[in-house]
Formats: sequence, structure tokens, C-alpha cells
Amino acid sequence: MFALVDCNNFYASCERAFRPDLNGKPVVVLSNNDGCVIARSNEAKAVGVPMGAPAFEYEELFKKNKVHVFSANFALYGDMSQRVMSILSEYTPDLEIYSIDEAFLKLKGFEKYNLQTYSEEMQQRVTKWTGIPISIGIAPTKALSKVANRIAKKYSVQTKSTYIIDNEEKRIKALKWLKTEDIWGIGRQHAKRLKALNINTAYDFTQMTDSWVQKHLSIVGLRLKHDLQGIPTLDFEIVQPQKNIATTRSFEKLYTEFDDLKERVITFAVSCSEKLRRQKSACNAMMVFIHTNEYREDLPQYSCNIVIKLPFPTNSSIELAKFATDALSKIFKQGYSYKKAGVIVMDFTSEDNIQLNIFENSNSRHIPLMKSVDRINALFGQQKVKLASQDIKKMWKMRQLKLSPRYTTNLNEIITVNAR
DNA sequence: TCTGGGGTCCTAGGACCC
DNA sequence: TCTGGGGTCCTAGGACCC
Repeated sequence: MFALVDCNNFYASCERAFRPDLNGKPVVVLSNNDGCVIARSNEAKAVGVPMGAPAFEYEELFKKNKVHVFSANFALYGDMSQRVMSILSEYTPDLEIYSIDEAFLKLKGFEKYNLQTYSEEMQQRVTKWTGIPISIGIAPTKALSKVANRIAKKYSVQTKSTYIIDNEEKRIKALKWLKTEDIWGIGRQHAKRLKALNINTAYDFTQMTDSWVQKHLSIVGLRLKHDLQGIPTLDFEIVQPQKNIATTRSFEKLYTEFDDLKERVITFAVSCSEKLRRQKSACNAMMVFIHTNEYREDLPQYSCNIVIKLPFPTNSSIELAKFATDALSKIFKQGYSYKKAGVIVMDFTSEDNIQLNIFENSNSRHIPLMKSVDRINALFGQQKVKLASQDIKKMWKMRQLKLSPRYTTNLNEIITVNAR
């Protein structure tokens, strides 16, 4: 059996964990730059805040319903996620961390256990120890555990937030209940096409022939179908190093000058290099993109990206900053107001397996240098050591008007309790 | 009249996930 | 005035190899 554990409204729940006064009240979390709603408590959903809602369009609604609004605090969410995952890992030898707020547990050899009580215990412990409420779905396959999880969440009162699909009757009932567009792995496009063919539930989907599914939804869709039929097809993913790494941001204001953009792009490249070094990879290619604000119909639009092959694999911040600058100068056009830029590094080789080039090589002196930089930044806080071409004067900032404290990762910001 | 048969690699585009 | 930021996989078609 597989269990899928999912944290309820994760970011909103993290904010609440340190603000118990917000329990039962509507809470939303915004994306970077306080742009869109990226997480909502149940109460916020109930008053009609949709996922992805632009914050400025919903200010009235927030005010009217006393919605508590937070800027994204990823330092907090990442740390809370680790705490949850570490508790879950005590409940199984096989844990697949699927996302920041979700994990699959393989329950192999648990035949003698009462999974219902096991699951309830796990759920209570996570909530008690971290303050994060979770839902648990258990079933013979991953896709079915996703379905079970959905039921546990939707009918949390009746199910006590855990639901098990352990026989055919329950499986069929669950699939007939699940709408096509809610199937894990069926996105908007496929759902639309399936609906047009009168395939309205997950059950209908499993009634299609294998060849039809493969033809229209590729091998991915076929695997999903089998998994939903109860034939274990999707297995645990072994954690591999990432194949692409990106750092991209929208800006608080529009930039028109090359030098402003250059500073941003260099900072993004440095961030990519740090992520590369963390997983001991070096990249062989890099993409840089810039674009204007597509919502501003009154301004001329321009967007462009460029992929450059590097002459040698590297993860040095200095070298990647230079390549990023070169790339930017090839696509930058004067006369536009830029809203967003990004750097994506690709085509990795392992750091300790770098093929030397006859003509040009990464500067080997950068290796110990970068090690020292990483160590200093780990000790004294990120961005303590920067390149001179980065934003030394802290001109650049993100709009984060409603940022909560880093309760768990900064000693100066830990929770204070008034004991009377 | 007839014009081989097998591969691999790369890329762009389209789908999906959180 | 203000509209997020990360990832993955699959397929088809073209270029190329012998």
C-alpha cells in the first residue's frame, strides 16, 4: 500500500502555526512581489478568493472579509516542510518527498498493521509537533492514494482526514466520485478533450481501451490508467540531481537601462551557481530571458531568450555571471521597460567529472574560492559575500509588505510569548 | 518498372506537476 | 501602481551516421 500525506493549505498553515489567533480566520499567502494569491486557508476559499488571484484586484474583498494577508516566507515554509518530513520518515523506511508539502510513504510489509489507526496516529503527531494539519490517503497504488487523499481532505469531518481504499467496491466508488479534471496527471487540456467525449469521471476514464488512451494521452496517460485500475504502475522516483535550475523574478518596478538588468541577471546567475554547487553539478549551457510587462497594453512589448553553449562546464559564480552578461547584451534592446528576467542553467555534468578542454577551461582557482564563499555565506547569512557587479548598495528589493518573521530560522525572530 | 534499412541525437512544442 | 516561480516527461520530425 501507498500513503499520500498532504499538508492542508500548507503555506497558510505555516503562517498560522505561529499565530494561533488566526485559527478559523481567512488567511492568504501572496507570491513574490506580493503579486498573486498562492495559498489560501479554507476560510479564504469560502469567501471566494480564487487560486492565483492578483492581490490588487482583491483588496476590497480582503478588507471586507478581514482576510489576513501574508507575503511569501519561503525560509519558514522550507523549514516547516523539513520538520513534517522528518516526522513522516519515522513511520516508514520508504519516503518519497514529492513536493514541499506532499510525501508518499511506501507501506510494504505493513499487512499486520491496522492502517487506519497507524494513519491517525501519524496525523495527530504531525499536527501536534508542528502545528500543520495533514490529510492522508492510503491505497494500493500511487494514483489511487491521491484519490483517497482527496476524499480524506474533502470529507475531513467524517474521515478524520484519513481515508483508505482497500477493496474494489471502494475503488469504484471513489473513481465514480472523482471528476475527470481532478485526476492527478490530467491537466486542463486533456480534461477538456476527455469531457468533450463524455468522459466525465475517473471511472469513465478507466473504461477506455489501452490503445485509445496511449494514442491520445501517450504512455503517461496509459500508466495513469493502469494505476487507477489498481495495477501498481507508478513506482517511487529515485531522487536524482536536478536537470535544470532556474532563478527568475519579476521586478517591483520597470527597468529600462542595460545596467539595471545586468545587475539582476548577474545576481540570478550567481544564485544558479550556488544551487549547482549544492548538488555538485556544473552546467554546459545557459538560457537568459527578459521580457516587458505583458499586462501593460499601453507600452511596447518585447520578449526574448537566448541559449548559449558554454566553452567549458562550470559552476563558478564569476564565470556564469560573465556568460550571463554576454548573453544579456545579445538580447537587450534599448527603448523597452522590462518587468521580468531569468537565468536557467542546463545540460549538467558532474562536478568531479569534468572533461578538460584543449583551448579553454574553467579557472581552477575558482573552485577553492567558491568553496570559501559558500562557507562564509552559510555561516554569516546568504549574500554576505557578493560579486562587485551585484547589488552592493541594496538598491533592489522585493515588495514584501506583509512578511512574517522567520520564526524557525533566525534567532532574532523567534516567537515571543507573554506569560501572565 | 525499379530508388534500402537500420540506427542515434537533438530540438521544439506540448502536456503535466507543485 | 500592482498580475509567481519553480520543475518533469513525452513525441514528432529533422539531421545525421553507417
